[in-house]
Amino acid sequence: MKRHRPILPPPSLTTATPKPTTVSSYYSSKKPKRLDLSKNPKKIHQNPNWVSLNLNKSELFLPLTFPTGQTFRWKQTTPFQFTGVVGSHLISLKQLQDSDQSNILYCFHNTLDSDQAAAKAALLDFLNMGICLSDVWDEFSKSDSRFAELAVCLSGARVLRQDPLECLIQFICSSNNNIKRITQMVDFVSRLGNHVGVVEGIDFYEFPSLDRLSKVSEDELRKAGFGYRANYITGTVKVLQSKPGGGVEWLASLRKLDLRSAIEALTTLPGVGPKVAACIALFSLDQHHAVPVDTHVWKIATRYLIPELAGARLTPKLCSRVADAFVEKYGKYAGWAQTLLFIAELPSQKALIQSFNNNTEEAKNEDIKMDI
DNA sequence: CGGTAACCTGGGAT
DNA sequence: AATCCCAGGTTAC
Repeated sequence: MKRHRPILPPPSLTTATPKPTTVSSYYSSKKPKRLDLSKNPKKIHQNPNWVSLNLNKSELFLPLTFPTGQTFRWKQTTPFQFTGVVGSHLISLKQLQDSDQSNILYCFHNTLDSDQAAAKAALLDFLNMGICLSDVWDEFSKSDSRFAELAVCLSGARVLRQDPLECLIQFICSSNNNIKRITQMVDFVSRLGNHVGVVEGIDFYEFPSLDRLSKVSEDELRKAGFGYRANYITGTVKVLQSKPGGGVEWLASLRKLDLRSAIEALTTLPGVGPKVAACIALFSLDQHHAVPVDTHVWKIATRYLIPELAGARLTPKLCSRVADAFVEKYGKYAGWAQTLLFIAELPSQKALIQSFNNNTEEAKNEDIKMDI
């Protein structure tokens, strides 16, 4: 009965190292190991060229954007700094706490001078800066006083615009799973991609191409601890590869569809049900009113939106009913509202909201004792 | 067609 | 210690 279960060993690189097939790999020269950090690690670590993004924290607050479950690829590299990879660019973002304006800085770790402009454009696209978060939230706050309250202490919780393939694979891993293990699984997949650098001792990788993913067997994934999701990954990769024009192009084409069609298309992939499809649609396909309904959102909905369903079990049908209720209340950016409300449900944030409320209460009424 | 049990895994509660 | 339950669900029956 005992099955040895190694804890996510490094991916076997016994298969031939992927040759640079894509045009985009600008360093597509001979050696696969492009950054020899053992030689001069300080060059990468010590002189980061930090540049301001000219945003304040109501547009983007890193701690409420990166570690809250929309991506599992970005790492907290110092208390107010997060690091990740956009395309082939290794990027750190840093939030200064004191200044109000211009308090977000970025730096590129591995980007050539000639690519700085393109990298910045890619970063802004990834951060979804085409949408003004404070405008969107002002609208929500007008129609929902509860949202308005939460928005005050949780400002800057932004929805990212991720690469669709990357998002898809991550959220297949997320199904019926916990954050810690999802992160380990995503790390395993990431290690299949090209290594792009080290920040604060953490290795970073480009997300592997579809072609690279197709070389991983279900068995390897199971041994790495994916459980039944191993089959979902290999199955989905296979289906994507069979698409005319290629899976990446097919995924990109979903950005142009309406939400219903996009969800319908996504759920043809193995391991992608309504919840995961909504996540992919919202976090990578410009479907701003996609509403992922999980147990947290279900609780929110039965408390504030459709109390008559309190106590019922969350079935797929009720799932879409909840999503509809969100769209009815919050409109075309309902998914962005869901994101904040979801974050507010996280145990880690509840404590903060609590203390925030206590503090403001105490400021008003010094003598009120809080007894639980 | 809608409801239910099974599914990998690990951590925490009972 | 053994078992149950849950974690941002999906699938097969």
